[in-house]
Amino acid sequence: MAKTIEAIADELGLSITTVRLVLLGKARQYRISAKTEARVREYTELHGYEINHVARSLRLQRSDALALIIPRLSNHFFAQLAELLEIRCRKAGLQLWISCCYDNPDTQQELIKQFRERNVDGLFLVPANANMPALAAAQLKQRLVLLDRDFGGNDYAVVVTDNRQSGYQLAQRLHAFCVQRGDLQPDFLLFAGNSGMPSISQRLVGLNAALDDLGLSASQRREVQVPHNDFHEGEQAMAELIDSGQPLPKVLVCSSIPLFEGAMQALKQRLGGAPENMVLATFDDHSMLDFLRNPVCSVRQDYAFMIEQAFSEMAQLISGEGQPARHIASMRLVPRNMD
DNA sequence: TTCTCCAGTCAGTGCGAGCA
DNA sequence: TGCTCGCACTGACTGGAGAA
Repeated sequence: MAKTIEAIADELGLSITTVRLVLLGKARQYRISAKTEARVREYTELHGYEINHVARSLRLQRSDALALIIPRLSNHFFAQLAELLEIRCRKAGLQLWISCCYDNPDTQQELIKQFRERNVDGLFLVPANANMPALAAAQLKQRLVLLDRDFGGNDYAVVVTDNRQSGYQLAQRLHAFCVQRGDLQPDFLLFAGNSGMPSISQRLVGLNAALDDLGLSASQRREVQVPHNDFHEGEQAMAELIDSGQPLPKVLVCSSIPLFEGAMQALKQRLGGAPENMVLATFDDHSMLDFLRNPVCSVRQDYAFMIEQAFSEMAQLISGEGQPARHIASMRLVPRNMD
């Protein structure tokens, strides 16, 4: 078992302070003799030393740990976000604890409480509903950065994507492609999961605004809403559509990658795959889309921007400098087989 | 017997003080 | 000046003492 500072000091006949200064690399700064420094180093190399983070955070009133609560890791977007944010935190010498709430407000509330009890310095949160930001801010002393979902208000630091604009651009791009290949009256089917979330509702607003501007009639647009953005709901929604005998659309747009994957699974099981001429589209991006033969257009979020802004906001909140700000990342369309 | 209060413990940190 | 030490403090928890 590694020694404590007290044990090292005891056995070397030095004070706790002297040992601590050497271990913190401040021997020169506090004029500890080279001989004493060498003794401490030799001793810890032989017997080991592990800092007690509980005691340290108790005294410093900070834990050098941050927390991130996302809906689920099986969603590629959130998994990617978590990974990059963890790397960014580690680069700054901070530890990031990651938890999933599965969009359950009760679970999210419990996780917020647990992270507060573990004395995290701040929380990155994808809120499960409109009440969560206020609740989390109260528990985490306002050290809160909201990600992906903006329920309004100017009290919190927020980093989101311009979902409305990207929805608009996506619909226009898809329509232009259909017209280009000679399909002048394409019909659209929108699969939307959890449209109560601002990110999803804004995507739908953007998509529908573009379809309005393009003059699509009611018969050219359908919308299927499911409670969540997950694989099974996408699979079930597409299976029901096929089983009901309704015609498949020329253009299928899904509000997230998991929903898209589920829809593709149902098409594969029932029809052997998506019809070759069906134009596919989804929000968020995944490299596996490269392997589809259909025309596919995804919407890639600017991860680098989101991570940097979120981290910078958190650093400001912790240091007590500046006011929380809202940052809006742009999105980029990624067309495949659409030349 | 039950309850409340208070001192001590844990392992660190920051800062002022003391000694040669 | 160079080097080292000691104290106060952090929050949750424990155990002993004394009161009801």
